[in-house]
Amino acid sequence: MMGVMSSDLIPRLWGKPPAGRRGPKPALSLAQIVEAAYVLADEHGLTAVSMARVAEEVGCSPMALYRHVKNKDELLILLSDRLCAELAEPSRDLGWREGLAAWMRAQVDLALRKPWFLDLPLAVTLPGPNRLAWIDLAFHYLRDVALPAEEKLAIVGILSQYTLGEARIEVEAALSEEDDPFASFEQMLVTYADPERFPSLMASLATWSPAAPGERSEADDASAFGQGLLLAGIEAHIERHVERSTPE
Amino acid sequence: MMGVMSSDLIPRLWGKPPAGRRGPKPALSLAQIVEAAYVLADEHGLTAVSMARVAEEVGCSPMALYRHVKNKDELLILLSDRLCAELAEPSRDLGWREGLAAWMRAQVDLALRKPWFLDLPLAVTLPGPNRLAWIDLAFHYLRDVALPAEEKLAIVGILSQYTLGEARIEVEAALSEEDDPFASFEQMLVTYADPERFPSLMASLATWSPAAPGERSEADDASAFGQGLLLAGIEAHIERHVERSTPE
DNA sequence: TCTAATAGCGTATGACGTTAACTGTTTATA
DNA sequence: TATAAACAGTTAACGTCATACGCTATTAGA
Repeated sequence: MMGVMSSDLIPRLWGKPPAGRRGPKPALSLAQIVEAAYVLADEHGLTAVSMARVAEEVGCSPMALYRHVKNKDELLILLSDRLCAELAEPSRDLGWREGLAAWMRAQVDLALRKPWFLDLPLAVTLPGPNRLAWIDLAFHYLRDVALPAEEKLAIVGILSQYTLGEARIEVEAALSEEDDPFASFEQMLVTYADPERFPSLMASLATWSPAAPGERSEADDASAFGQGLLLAGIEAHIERHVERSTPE
Repeated sequence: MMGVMSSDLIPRLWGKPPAGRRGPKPALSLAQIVEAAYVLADEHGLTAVSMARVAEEVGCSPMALYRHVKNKDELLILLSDRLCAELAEPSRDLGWREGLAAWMRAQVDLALRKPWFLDLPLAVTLPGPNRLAWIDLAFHYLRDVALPAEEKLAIVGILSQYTLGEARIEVEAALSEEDDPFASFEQMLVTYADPERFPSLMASLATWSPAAPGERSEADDASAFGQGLLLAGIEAHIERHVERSTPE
């Protein structure tokens, strides 16, 4: 459900020591628990991540987990950040455009490697250390771009969000093994959709000539297409901004 | 979990008659069931949508639902499409740019009105009739734009995806009642983050001067900012395409 | 040493999605 | 008209889930 956050989530995300004095020494560590969850998700999907299973994996009773984590939701948030550690960092010697393209690509690749990534409840706000390091990398690529921090952050957010959608599409395509998602979309349309109900769509599709096999149009690789759109928009914005701040 | 689709999903989405002959006449209809689920989600959130609750709402035993729906997942897909009927359609007399902007805005507004929208498992592929009508509207706005159908579809997909992320941010902001999400982000950073671990981010933030109260920078309304980026990118692409197809 | 805080465990509860076997109803066909 | 197939909905049960509550054992400060 909609994520309600505990006030202790942030310290936990950042691995702050609980600073407790009295009482027995903890046999479990939060890192252990998150790691067990990670292994379970990795091997059997996110559905396998239940409190009981994690507890079994880590060798304790289910309820012991609640000493280290408020909720299952919280565990999943920690798991999300843990997963960000698996992102394959591209070379840092790239211009902002190539850098960000690689940065986006790496996220899609992670989703392809670990499809359960997309099943996670996506916490937009409150990045943990690993996700923040990833954001930092984006800022690294943007280091020579003259934009205020807020705009950079907004850009990173947009790219991230776009990437998530792109990843969804690619993972779904990889799972369904369809050759051409566009063709199957059109197939569904002509079979079920009443042309009078979707006139604009039908009109546009009427002018569509099926590509010869092997021939790929520009939009076929939706990834490159979407990236191009976004990066072009960003570039235009940068230029506009430079013009504005140096008016002669 | 990752959506596996029944082969009967599509007919059900499109309300095809089951064409069964023998047997008693159904007392339940699929539309009834989906409507009950819709009401439940609307009044008590998506967690309230359980097979048992829906059954109770509709006045039958839980298992009866499985005559009309393969899974709960399938019910949620139908529910998603049902929700798309609630989108507030903007005026059709708009150019592609203003039209698409309003089109995106309407989606964010829906998410704000019905926050459980974002809790739905988002089926990227296989739009139902209501969602398809919404896509048709986007194509309507793009009617005078000279792009192939596939590229238009890719654009619509990108905008849709971006909108989803934007909606997430706005809903989260509305729920948390924070004045400035950027400020709280920065707050979290200075409190917990080690500057040496996130050098680029910190460097960029160092140059950031807090806006005076009341003063709004361009990126503060991330919605307008992101939309601007995307639409600028699309415009650039259109111009490039026109140049390419009419080379003199 | 006493005491209070803590770590982990055992038990229990209610809700969940879904399987399987059934009861009754309608209609096509023999 | 009789019969059997196809269908709608029910009942009961299973396994799993997250988690509330109370308990015991352990430790550090007083």
